[in-house]
Amino acid sequence: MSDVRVRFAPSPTGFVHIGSLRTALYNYLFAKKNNGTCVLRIEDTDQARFVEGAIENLIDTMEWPGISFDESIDNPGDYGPYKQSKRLDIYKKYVQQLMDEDKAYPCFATSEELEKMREEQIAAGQDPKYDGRYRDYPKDKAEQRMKTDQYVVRLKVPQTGETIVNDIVRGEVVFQNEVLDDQVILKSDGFPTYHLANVVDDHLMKITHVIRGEEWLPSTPKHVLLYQFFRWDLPQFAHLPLLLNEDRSKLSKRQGDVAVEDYRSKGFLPQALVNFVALIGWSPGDGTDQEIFSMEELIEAFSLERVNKAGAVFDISKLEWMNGYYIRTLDEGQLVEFLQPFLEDAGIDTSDKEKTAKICLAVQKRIEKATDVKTAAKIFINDVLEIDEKEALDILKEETARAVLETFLEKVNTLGHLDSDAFKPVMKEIQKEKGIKGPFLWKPVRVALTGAESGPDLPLVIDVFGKEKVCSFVQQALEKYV
RNA sequence: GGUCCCAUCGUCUAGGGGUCUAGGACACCGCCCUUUCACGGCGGCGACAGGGGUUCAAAUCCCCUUGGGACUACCA
Repeated sequence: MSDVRVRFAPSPTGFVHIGSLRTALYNYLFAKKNNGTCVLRIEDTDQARFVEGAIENLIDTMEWPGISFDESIDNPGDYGPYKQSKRLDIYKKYVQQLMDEDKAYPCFATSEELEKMREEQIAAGQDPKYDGRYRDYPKDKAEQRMKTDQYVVRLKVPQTGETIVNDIVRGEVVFQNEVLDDQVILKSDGFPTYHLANVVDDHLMKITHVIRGEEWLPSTPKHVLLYQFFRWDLPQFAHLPLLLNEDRSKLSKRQGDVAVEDYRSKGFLPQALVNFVALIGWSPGDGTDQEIFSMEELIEAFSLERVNKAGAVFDISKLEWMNGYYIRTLDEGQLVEFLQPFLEDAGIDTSDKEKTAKICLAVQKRIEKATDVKTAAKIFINDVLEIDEKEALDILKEETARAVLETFLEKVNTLGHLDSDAFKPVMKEIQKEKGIKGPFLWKPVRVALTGAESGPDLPLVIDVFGKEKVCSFVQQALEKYV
């Protein structure tokens, strides 16, 4: 084991954002690549946002694509607890230290008071900012009020000088201290804010690399200040580019699915999602054009230096292509296992294992996600032939269509059993006898059986249908549409 | 508004001074394979935001402009 330690530190607010998945993945890949340790820490310092069952869901959702943690609530290491709400005493101790050293101070302003202050600043054309009203409040007075009044603790940010953030992805980023707020580090309910908790925990948990979303970059100087106040070594920072909506705003719920759970329930394969998400904001370089990566290959190829700076649009159509690609690589057993629940959801009886497998094979090359079976497999549950598409109807209107279908019906009726092996010779015979071939021969049969001009490979369809249904449908086509 | 980040085909990206008439993938279009439908194969369309520098030479380095984004809570 090298001493690389990284952490994925989500707040359990209900569902796992696809951007969180990528952050977790990059942390995981970086840890594995460097023989390091990947820690899962739950950032639940906001009581107002507590969601029942969120932590369990989070762990389950991360396991699904194969992201595992070396240390977590379930699997504690030497640096627990791994849940911030269980570390309150730790934070208090460090807040006290900061106050003792005059690097933090209590602030008795109420939320209403601050809100009013902000409004006045805006009205006066100023930039809203905490005005430091309790920054130099007399210590003895403050200590008295702390016994009775509600207060928060604020960081005493230096009013001059600059704070430099060194970032693996972005290089050196300089912030003037004067623009930094006196950040609240301890809330009036006794819980720390993210800023304090993540610094204390990262230090105590010996985190060497902080890999997180770019939205944290603006608050990083406050974190750096905290490290300096505590006289702790800084971790390395790597701020990842954001995942974007189509309109290039931060990927949000409003514009489509953002939860990993959504993609799971829509029938995306975990390996496809991992592969796709890895390639948003990172590429292997080295002149390779490789786009398909297993988790092992990603680990091998990954490096933070090759993470992109610019935000990236989450392009679902490419994800769908990639998922379709992975579906096509599944063997029969894997395919059936994957598709079966979705077939059931679509109202298809899967009790006949053999038939279910045939349906799966028939649709395999035609779907990009498992929920596509709903339309792709529709033809297998219809008992009555219905044709809506004009293109399909036109095919049955071809001069030769009637002859094809009538002959087909005659020949099939003489057969004891119809399957794909018996089907092909029948078509061959019709071709020879009637001199009709190609699309003119096959398409009328396709339309008669499936009601559409495109669908699964016909022999595969016939394997699923069997003689009786085939004859019934051709009969119906002749009666209703030819 | 302020602070910070970013900028190559519609999208994801390769490119880190000359090998770029800018490569790949998705999407789209066409052709081929296929006695059907797909899959697949081949090809086409399509970008260095603009302007200044630096340099013999810039997509690549610097500056400005423009554009986009994030942050600006007792949320993370």
